[in-house]
Amino acid sequence: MAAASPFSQKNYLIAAKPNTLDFNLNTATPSCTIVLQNISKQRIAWRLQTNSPTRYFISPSCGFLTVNECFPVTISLVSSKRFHERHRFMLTAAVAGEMSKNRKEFWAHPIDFSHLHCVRITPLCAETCKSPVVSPSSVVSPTASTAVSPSGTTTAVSPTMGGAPSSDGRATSPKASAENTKASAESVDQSTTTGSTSSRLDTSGIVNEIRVLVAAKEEMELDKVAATSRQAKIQYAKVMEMLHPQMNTPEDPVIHSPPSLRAPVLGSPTSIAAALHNSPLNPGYGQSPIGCDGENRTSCESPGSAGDGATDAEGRRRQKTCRVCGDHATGYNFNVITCESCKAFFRRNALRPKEFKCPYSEDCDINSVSRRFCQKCRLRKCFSVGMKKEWILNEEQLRRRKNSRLNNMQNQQRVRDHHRQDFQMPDGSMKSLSSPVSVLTSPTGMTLHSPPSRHMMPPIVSPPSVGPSSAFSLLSPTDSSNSDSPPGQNRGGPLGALGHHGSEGYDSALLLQQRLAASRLSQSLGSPQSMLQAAGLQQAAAAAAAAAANRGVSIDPLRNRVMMSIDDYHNLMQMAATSSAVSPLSGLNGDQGSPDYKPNVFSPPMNLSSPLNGMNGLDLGAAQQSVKHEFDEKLKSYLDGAINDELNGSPDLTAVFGNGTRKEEDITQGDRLSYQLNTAELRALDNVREAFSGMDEPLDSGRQRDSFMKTEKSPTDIMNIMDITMRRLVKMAKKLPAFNELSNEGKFALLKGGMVEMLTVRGVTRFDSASNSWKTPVVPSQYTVPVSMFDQLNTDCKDIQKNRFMQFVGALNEELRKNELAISLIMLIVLFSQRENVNSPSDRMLIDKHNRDYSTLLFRYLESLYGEDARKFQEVLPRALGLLHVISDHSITLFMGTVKTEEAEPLPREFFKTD
DNA sequence: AGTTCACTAGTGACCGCT
DNA sequence: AAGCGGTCACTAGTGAAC
Ligand SMILES: [Zn+2]
Ligand SMILES: [Zn+2]
Repeated sequence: MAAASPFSQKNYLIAAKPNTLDFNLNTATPSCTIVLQNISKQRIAWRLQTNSPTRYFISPSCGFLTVNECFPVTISLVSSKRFHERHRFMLTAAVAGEMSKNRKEFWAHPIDFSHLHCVRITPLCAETCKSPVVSPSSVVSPTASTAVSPSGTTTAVSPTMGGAPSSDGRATSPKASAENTKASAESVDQSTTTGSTSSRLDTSGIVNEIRVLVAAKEEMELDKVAATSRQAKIQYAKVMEMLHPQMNTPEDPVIHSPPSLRAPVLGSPTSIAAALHNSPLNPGYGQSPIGCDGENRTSCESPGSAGDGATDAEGRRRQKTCRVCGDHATGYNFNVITCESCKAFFRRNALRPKEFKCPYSEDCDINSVSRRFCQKCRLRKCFSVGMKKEWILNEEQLRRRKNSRLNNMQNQQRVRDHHRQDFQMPDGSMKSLSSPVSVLTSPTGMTLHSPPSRHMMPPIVSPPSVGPSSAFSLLSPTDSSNSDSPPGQNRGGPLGALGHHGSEGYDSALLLQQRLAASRLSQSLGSPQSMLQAAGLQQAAAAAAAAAANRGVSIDPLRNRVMMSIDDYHNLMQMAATSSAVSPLSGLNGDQGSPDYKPNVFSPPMNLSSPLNGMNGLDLGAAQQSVKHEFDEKLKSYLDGAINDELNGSPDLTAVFGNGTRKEEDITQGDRLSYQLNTAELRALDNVREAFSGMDEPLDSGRQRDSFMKTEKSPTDIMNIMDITMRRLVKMAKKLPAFNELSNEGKFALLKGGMVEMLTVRGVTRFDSASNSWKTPVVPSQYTVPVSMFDQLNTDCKDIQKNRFMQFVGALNEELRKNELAISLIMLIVLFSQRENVNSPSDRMLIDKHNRDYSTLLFRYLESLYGEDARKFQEVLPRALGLLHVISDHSITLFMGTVKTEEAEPLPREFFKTD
């Protein structure tokens, strides 16, 4: 009891023994008794409250105690099933004058906060918490929570319904206090009490923790809190929770609030914030969580368990604490060692567009308890310790993952089904056909063991689905045909029906589309599947088609490629048999594209699914030639891929749109039967997204922003507004590895030639047809540019240009217009278009190549979104791009004579003549 | 004014998948 | 094994109806 202690002894008022409620959950209505003692030198009033007033009877719930007086209080759980580890009890005491007689009244009136004393009492589960050893962050072991948590209902039990036989007729909720005022009649048990504060500090078994709370008025009226004031409920819960970390072990020392906590305005958020921020919530002993701020690592270890000799991984993992909140960590999540909750929190919130607001003072301390109180500071902490939002899977990756899982499930189910059928068939020969492996059996007699090249070996010897041996095990009696029903079954509670499974339907539809496409393809190309169908083995064919559709679901890009190559090979063989054969080696070394290649025309090179119907812009007479061309292309890229794999061991997917090697191969050799994007495609899309990431950044200042903010925008303002986008487009281009492959002259020519077209495309995405105006995220939404701005422009061409623009808007499907990524890809297709001033042959070659790459990527991306319908979008593109050319070609004079040259940014003046 | 109900949002433990 | 997202039980907040 050092004199230096900032805490006055007068604050210690009451003690409870024991400090835990050890409910025996084996009984129907568990009950506990604790003894309260006045350990102050004055008469005190006390009350005992819980955060779950509907589940406990507390008898009595409040009263007075004279100096040193002890008094037993019975706490009954209405039902053992109602126990929850998060139930909390708080014993509050305050100095009461000798005249205070009515305990209800006492707590109803304002109280001298500086004399308020709170003791937290923790419920334990008798079954699981015999030992005082507790987990770092919870007083109740996880098993206890599962053992006692009620299933399927959140309905609170009314005290009047509970019946509580053990409550001896006086049981009440804290609010409805009984009229028993005999507290002062109890005798004092000297043997269990200690009179001094210092001994209290030592006698950890008596007082779990003590804190002087500077609380809101609502907090003072905790009786009402439990049942009435919502706001106070929050405060109450927070106060309760704040105390939580101190309860880690029964040996917790007495902890009090620093004096600074007493000053703030009562009830203001800052008082809570101060408590959160400065309170000694982390006692710094045992395994109690402590933030590891200041350390330049992404993980930290608890001091207590560092040297316990546990050498296994489990032991090591146990040592981890969350870098964000100090709770027990499970491992690395998004680049940082965090707990599960921070992981989930980050995943849910890191990408949210809107910022949280800190209800306190923007400097909340984040620990395992306070982390819930302020999302903003928690998220900031997440970022500050190095969590990476980029590591959260994006849309495509998620879709892919989901599809993959569904496919796998369906695949396995199919395998089970077919094997079940095989068993019923007397004809054993069916077995091999019904196995997914049979897909790989070439109709040309090629067997599994004689693939066209070594390149094919791995996937063939390890097919994606289970082989016969493992498939048999699926027929065990425990195997249920319902075993792959969706995991989101109905739940017992009313909340259970409120699911969020809305997207699953889409996935199923996609799956169906994939299968349809696969079977269509098989028919049109005479694949093994179609032959099977022709043979009347529909089921086997269906399985084969499905398996084909499922290929590429693996995240493994190597397998992706290889699996498709097999089919390609089959298809190629088929094509070769019907059209005049081309030497398989003819395309080996040529990467320049076939002679038929037409730059700047959007035509996905791998238009496989319907080769005769899908040739946009080509007349039927060209179809035959086209098939041949396709054959060349496919064979070439297949062989290139195979050779590359042989040389490199595994595909270097980081090169996709990255260092300029192996782009098209990676993309086009992906899963052409499946609409799912492969890794290379996903990566390429990420690169695109990344390149465009700066386009929408808000504008802080500058002439451009001023122009945007004007209500009446002159042509000069319009030009200045365009300057923003132009500059950002240049930046965007410079982020593209593909762009950087070009010579400086090439770069310049592309930007010069494509700028207006890109601007126009961009303009379309920002164009709101309803209001006939442009809106942009770079400035607040109320600042728009009306389409009528055309009216101020050069009368010679403004109308025709306006019409062209509107035509262009109409030419693009609305769905497409709203798809940021698709628009970005279109802009890249536009950027990588041949321009007059590109003279270098290597530049021209690269431009063609990237144009094809991005065209393919766009198509694949649309396919992944819309399946077969992607064609619909694709079909509108040539016309749209044509319009774009025209718009660009006639735009040079659009601003002529309407702009004050000296006020206009120089960059737009490169593209629009002003005088 | 207080209570109940339906609904929504957020949290965190746990799980399966890759 | 690690690390990801999905799931679900649960808590808490809101607003309408009574
Ligand atoms: Zn955490
Ligand atoms: Zn905060």
